[in-house]
Amino acid sequence: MSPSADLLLDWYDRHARRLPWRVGPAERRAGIRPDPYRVWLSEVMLQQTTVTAVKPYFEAFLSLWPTVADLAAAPVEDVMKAWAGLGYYSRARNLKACADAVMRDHGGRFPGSAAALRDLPGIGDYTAAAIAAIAYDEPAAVVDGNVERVLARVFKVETPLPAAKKEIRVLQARLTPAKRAGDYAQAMMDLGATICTPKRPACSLCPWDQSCAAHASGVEEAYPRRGEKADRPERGGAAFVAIRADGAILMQRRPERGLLGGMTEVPGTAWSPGFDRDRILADAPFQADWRRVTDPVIHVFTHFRLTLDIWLADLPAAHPAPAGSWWAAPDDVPHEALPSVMKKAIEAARPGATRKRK
DNA sequence: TATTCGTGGAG
DNA sequence: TCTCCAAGAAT
Repeated sequence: MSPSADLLLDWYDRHARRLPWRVGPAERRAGIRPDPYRVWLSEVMLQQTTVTAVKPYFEAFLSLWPTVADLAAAPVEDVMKAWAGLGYYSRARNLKACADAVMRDHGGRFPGSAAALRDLPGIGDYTAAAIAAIAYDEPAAVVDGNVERVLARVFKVETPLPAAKKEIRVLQARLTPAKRAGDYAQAMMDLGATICTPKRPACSLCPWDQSCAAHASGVEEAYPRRGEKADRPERGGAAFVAIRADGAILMQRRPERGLLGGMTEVPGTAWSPGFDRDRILADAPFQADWRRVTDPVIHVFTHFRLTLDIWLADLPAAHPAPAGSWWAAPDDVPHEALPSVMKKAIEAARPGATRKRK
């Protein structure tokens, strides 16, 4: 028996997750349409990011910038600050660029088709299809990690990812219903997130259990096939936390492109594979009584593991900031665009410095 | 097609 | 402690 969209939609009507950015199946039947701005904002935040992590950021962004016009009017620095901690920071820059483009090229309204959405910054194949399906009920083939996993299992796709993507897109296009395309897309994601999970899928609760080839053979977890993952190399570096007598901390901005692009950091060395822990004081931003914090900060990025030595110096209140850097006052530190690794570095030198207090 | 992009939680 | 990985996009 082949999987049917109707069976999945019936399941979704009963088990849809309630999410802050979602218009549920009952509301949709009542004619309520989601705001494309909210759909877009949530979809970009959800790229490679868990629902749990996204929720507070989604609420904060909506509170700061209720409409795409509000977001377009904001300085990109404010957007980076609000995004700090969520990761993949080019998303924040593209988010702002996309809002600008919507205002400038589309009269303040998001384009009404997946094809047109696809041309906007930060919107790829998946996000374009997801917005078109969810916001406009366009029967676009939505293929994300959930869909890949579900369909690879249902059809026992032997091609390993990511090569199997094309094949899976064809399957998804064939399955996507002409009506309720938005509910269908969200149903697939709920199925993948709550039933057809990577480990120990709850097949007994699955609406497609009778049509799943992997389940029939009891080999669900063997799909989707994947190529072998690259190992994570080690890199080392040093960060210099300069603290002025009034508690201010010296900061600078990272280059726009590349890792943590455009985010705030404390001065430091490059992060390199052959880092020499004991010959780095020449890289300090200025001469001072630098002393090394006992334990380095360990931080794991997607493609390498970083061991970061933390060096600390106390400076007189009058100490000038080197060109391109600034002193962040204690009350401002928690509001800087600090990525998590930098929060860890500062916390290692001065516990509590990055926590918001009143 | 293969890399480069974060982060934190689960098992 | 370690591995995996979560609604991918850009280059």
